[in-house]
Amino acid sequence: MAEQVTIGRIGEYVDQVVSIKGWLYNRRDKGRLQFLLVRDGTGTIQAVAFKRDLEPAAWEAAAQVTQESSLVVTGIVRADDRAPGGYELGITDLEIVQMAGEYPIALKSHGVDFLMENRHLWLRAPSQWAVLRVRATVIRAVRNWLDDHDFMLVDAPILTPAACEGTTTLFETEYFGEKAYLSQSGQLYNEAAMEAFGKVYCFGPAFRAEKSKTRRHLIEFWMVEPEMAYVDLEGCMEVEEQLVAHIAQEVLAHCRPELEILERDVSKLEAITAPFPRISYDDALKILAEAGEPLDWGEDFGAPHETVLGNHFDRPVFVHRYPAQCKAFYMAEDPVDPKLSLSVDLLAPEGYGEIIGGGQRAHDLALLERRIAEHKLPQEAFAWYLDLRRYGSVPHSGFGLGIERTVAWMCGVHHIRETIPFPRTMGRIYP
RNA sequence: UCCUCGGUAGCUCAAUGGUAGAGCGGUCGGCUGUUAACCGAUUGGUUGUUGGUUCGAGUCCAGCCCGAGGAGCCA
Repeated sequence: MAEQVTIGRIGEYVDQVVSIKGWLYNRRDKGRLQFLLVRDGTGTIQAVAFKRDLEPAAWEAAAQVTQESSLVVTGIVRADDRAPGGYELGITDLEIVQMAGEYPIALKSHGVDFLMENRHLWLRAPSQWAVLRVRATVIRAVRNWLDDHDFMLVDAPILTPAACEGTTTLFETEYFGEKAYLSQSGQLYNEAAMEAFGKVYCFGPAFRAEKSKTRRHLIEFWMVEPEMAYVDLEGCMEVEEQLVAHIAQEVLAHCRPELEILERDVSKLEAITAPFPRISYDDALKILAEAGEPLDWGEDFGAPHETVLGNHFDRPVFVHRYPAQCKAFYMAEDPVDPKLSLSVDLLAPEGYGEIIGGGQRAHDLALLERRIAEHKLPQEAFAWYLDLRRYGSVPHSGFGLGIERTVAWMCGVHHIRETIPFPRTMGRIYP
């Protein structure tokens, strides 16, 4: 075996004999000439076998190997315009590691149900490879940006004693004889961490047992939630736009091959630069009325409204100061108009809707107690949370950014179930 | 939970109430530059399920199961 290399770096090995350990993506049989498309996780390369150039055993392996068999292929790297990707491997030897049986996923279109039933194999498809590589890049960009801007990672618990927000349906489990719930947000714990460490974030899964059946909902999804002491609504928006712009730049910088596979219009990503437009809820109602999607004051946006607002601008748009009645109990009150909350959502263009929800939190003890009562939440469950307002309460803000929605937007994929390796959707927990 | 649509070969889909088919995949054969290669042959079925109407049901009716699209909720 020659030096083992990865396809992602194959351009560094032109005219050298190398080995690639991978899997057979596809084979085109031309008789005494075989084209093998080999992938190794970092990319795909065409390997070419001529019968007269090979030992009989190696030729036989090249002629027999089945789709998705694992193999080690050795040959000379050539630059060739006829090859997809510009490089090909002139095979000198081929060893089959495991001969795959008839592979379920043919190289043609399939239905969603079938692909989801075979998600463990579908991950190998070029489109899914590309989306999940973008996901990894998005997550890396988020963590690097926050780490580089003095945010401290403080993870929140998954098992919780009560609802964080009291709105969505929770997954119930049992905790040594007591009821417990899977976390729907790290938000409240973040606020405790914020008073200990200043600027913090948690990054983890969230669970919502809503029977949602739309392209922008998952039962289990990942969320990054920064929380910042002594930061007001305006400061919160500044952090959000810097973070989102950085994500787009990192995807553009590191995921060109992936975006090409996904046929993503990169000009849409290049447009994602700060500052983002800021409109109030009241401004948004005017835009909606003009666009023929009128909404009564006090109503929250539905999917069509978010789409109209997102498409009204060429970059993400902040909508701030929603009526207090359509936001969570912990949002701060607008001192100018107490009917409004100091909340802000970030809506993405192209119909991807709400990417971020957040805003300034209520830091006044009396207001928070009143809100908990208004929302008919159990006061005792929030005793520790109210303590945060008794001992050194400060104005503070935070937000939650949905990883899957962001990845779907970056990739231009229609449904967020493709942006997580093993999606949990309503009625599906296999594989 | 509500509305709409669907379930036929491993997959994607056809089939006036009257003999269940095609393409892809698989298998065999052919081809020295293929790009989801192509050409020929071949393999492949309890039509989601239960009951009903009918001389006869993949097709019509009812219930149930499963899935998809959307709504509400939100990241």
